[in-house]
Amino acid sequence: MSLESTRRQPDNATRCERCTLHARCLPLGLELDALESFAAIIHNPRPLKRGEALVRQGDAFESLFVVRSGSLKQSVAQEGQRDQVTHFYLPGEIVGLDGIGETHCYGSVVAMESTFVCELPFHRLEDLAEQLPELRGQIYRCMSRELRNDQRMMCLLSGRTADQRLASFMLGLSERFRARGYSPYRFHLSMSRSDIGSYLGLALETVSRVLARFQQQSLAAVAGRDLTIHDMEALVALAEEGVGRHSGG
Amino acid sequence: MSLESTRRQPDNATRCERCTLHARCLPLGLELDALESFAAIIHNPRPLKRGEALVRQGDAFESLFVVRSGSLKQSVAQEGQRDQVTHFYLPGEIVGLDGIGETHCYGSVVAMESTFVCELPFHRLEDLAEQLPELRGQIYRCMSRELRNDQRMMCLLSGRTADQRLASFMLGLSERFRARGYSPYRFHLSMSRSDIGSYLGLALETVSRVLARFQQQSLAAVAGRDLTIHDMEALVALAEEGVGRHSGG
DNA sequence: CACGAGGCTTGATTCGTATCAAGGAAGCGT
DNA sequence: ACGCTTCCTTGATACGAATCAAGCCTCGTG
Repeated sequence: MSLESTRRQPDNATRCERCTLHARCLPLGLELDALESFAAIIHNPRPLKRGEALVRQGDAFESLFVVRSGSLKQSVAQEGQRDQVTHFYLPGEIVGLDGIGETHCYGSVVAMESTFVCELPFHRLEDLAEQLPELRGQIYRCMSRELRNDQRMMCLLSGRTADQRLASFMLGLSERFRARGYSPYRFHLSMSRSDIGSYLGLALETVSRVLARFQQQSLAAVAGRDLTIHDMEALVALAEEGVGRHSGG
Repeated sequence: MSLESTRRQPDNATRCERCTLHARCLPLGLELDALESFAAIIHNPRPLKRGEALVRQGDAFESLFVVRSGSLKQSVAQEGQRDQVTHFYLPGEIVGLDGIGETHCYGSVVAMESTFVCELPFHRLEDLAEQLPELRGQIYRCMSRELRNDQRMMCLLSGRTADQRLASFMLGLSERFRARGYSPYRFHLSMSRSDIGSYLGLALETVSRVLARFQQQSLAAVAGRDLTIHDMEALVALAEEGVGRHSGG
């Protein structure tokens, strides 16, 4: 019941109509007054430092979060196994959809750089959704989009080579940056090789090797965590190409 | 506009309160009158023969389906690659959640044996959900549960051995059968080795070999598609066990 | 009952990627 | 600037699972 956890300020920070992510965020398509009701339930944007946890595995589930700036990773710790990275979140993306209807959070979510998030207490969101059909639709859409993404990921993890996984990964990021108004050809990877490997089901050494190979083949250039895509078409071809009998080639 | 596609009969077949799946189905927790409104939107249960398609990839998305009896598989066909099985559906489970908010279906869904499904036209379900907060909650819960399942699957596909994947797969089925009142120790696999392999990211030969190994080790017995689990604990241990450096030993 | 087709098993071989190992680069706190 | 730590790269080797191949079983059909 601290002031910290309950305050809500309808200042610039929480005025959605001013937010540059407006077009890609949850309240997409809401009328102006609906948008204001929506903004009113947002807890004050919260800053996170690199490495800081937004939610820890097992925490009580109470809120969804929208990334405002920066980036995060979700990872799950399983019995006797190393953490596995399951999602990377970029600005405008929603953290916590997999916790709805559960009392506790499934995985941990950690900031990979300095990050701001908007907090949406779920019970308030539900109340609001009762009055706003548009908002309900948006929530459904976000969840089913994530279901489809996860399915794509499952296809990627089963039966694609390391090269293809990396190519798909890079193209996926490229597309997400493009959609946010950034260059799809040059961007910064806020995650480590180890995170990428965990996410793609590869050893970090393999990630490193494949990136080096892409560089040799002039598909892309990597300098530390700065990535430049040189041959988008070749990457697409690589990502879609079949392998072996399994692919029906 | 045929009679076939529009008829709805409030007969026994669509009276949810009589359905044995009542306790595990979408309308869980609805009051009796709400349950009747729910039953009223169900299209007449539709029979499917083995191998028959319920939805084809690219079909217009219009409905969710609940499996009433039998079983189905979902698979997605990707450019120049063999179909990949992404889900198996047992009675009480919901087909089509990943199509919500999309105009077209993401994958194909095919019956693996004689199967009945209840059809829920999504726009009618949405209308009804507007009046029934409980139903809204159930839809959210189902979707987020599937999100968590998909994440578990992603963890399985990246970094577990063939033996562990099969063990997890068998345990998962076992649990689902148990929850439906069937024996968790003896059940029939309605899917082929090839389907299992596709689902788990393994070659069908590998599936066959691992099952044979389990039999040698007296973990389980397989006779064609009839499976008997002999040592549940050992399977659980196997499924949870870490492998190599990646697993954090 | 014979036939054919698809599903399943088993063996030999190949190949991709994990693992082990060691050194180098970059970031951080002091 | 220093050393510490974490991250990254690169090489050698091992191993798990895919692939290729052949034969068998099972079931539905004529």
